[in-house]
Amino acid sequence: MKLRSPSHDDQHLTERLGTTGLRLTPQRQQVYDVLRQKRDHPTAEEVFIRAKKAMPEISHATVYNCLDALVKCGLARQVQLERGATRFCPNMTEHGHFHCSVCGTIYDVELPHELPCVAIPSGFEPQSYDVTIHGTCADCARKK
Amino acid sequence: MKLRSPSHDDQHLTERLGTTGLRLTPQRQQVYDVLRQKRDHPTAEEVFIRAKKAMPEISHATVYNCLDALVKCGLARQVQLERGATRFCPNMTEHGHFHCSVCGTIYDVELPHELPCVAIPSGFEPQSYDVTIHGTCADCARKK
DNA sequence: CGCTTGTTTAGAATTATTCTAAATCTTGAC
DNA sequence: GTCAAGATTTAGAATAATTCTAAACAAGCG
Repeated sequence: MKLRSPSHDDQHLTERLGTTGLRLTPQRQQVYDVLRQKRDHPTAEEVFIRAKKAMPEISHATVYNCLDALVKCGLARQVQLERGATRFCPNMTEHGHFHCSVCGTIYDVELPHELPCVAIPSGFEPQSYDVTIHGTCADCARKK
Repeated sequence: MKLRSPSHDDQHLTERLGTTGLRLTPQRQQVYDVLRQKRDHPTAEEVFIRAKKAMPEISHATVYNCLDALVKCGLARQVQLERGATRFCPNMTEHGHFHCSVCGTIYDVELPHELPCVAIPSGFEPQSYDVTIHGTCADCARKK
C-alpha cells in the first residue's frame, strides 16, 4: 500500500521545480521519494545509498544536485545540527528539531507560526528560521 | 586600550575549564582571545590563521581541541549555519543568529530567555536551543 | 533535424575534520 | 625534587563531506 498518489505528486513536483526553472527528472523524483519514504533526516550520503537501490547508476554529484534542487524550489529543507554532514527533511510545515545528544535521533517539534519576541533590527528582512533544541529524548532520559 | 583585565580573565578561564577537568594552556588562552578579539563567527580555519599570528607553532588539531574544550566548558558556542565549516562564537548570552544570504554576514540577535510556545513532548529534556534566521540584512536590502 | 540549455555521470579535487604516534608538559605521590 | 600518570600539543596522515570538471545525454524549440 502506497501512501501517495503518484500522478498527483509528479504534477506537484514538476510544478514546484518549474518555479525555479528546474526540470523534473527521474533522479529528482527518486531522491524526493527517498526523502519521503523514511523521514529520519538522512544525510546526502544516506540518500545516495537509498536511492542507489532503485537506481543503481545514480551518482553522488547527482544526489547533491537533486537535493539542492528540492531545497531551492521549496520541497525540502536542509538541517544543520552539528559538525559533519548536512541532513535533509521533506517536512515543509513550520517545525523545529529536537536533537538527542545521547542517541543522536532527530525529532520534529511543532513551532508557532511566527517566532514571537525576536527583536530583528529594522531593515533586516527575514525569510525563514531554523530552531534546534539540543537535549535528551524521552527514551534516553528514562534509561539514565 | 584593552577591554579586558587579563588576570581576571585567566582566572575565569581556568575556573570554567576546571569544571570539566580541563587545564588552562597557552593555546587555549590564545584561541579564546582570538574568539573574543573579533566576534565575527570565524570558522576553525580562520581561528587557526589568526591564532598563528601570535603563536606560529600552533597546529590545526590543537585549534580544534581548544575550540572543543571551550565549547565543552561553556565559554563558546558552535554555530552551524549552512553546509560547510562550523563557526564559533564567544557570546554566551541567550541569542540567535541572523544569517544574510546575500553577503553572508552573521549578526547576533536577541532572544527571549525562554523559547515560548514550543511544544516539547513530555519526557524530553531540553538543554539548549539554537535559533537561526535566514534572510537579507539591512545593508543588502537597501542595495537591492 | 540541429541548436541550446539543462542534467547526469565518473572521477578528480577541494575542504573540513579527525586520527595517530611521538614529544612535551603538569600534577600529584613519594 | 624525582618520577610516573595523565593531559596536551604537534605534524602529518587519514577520512569524511562536498564541489568541481569535462564529457555524454536528453529535452524543448525553431
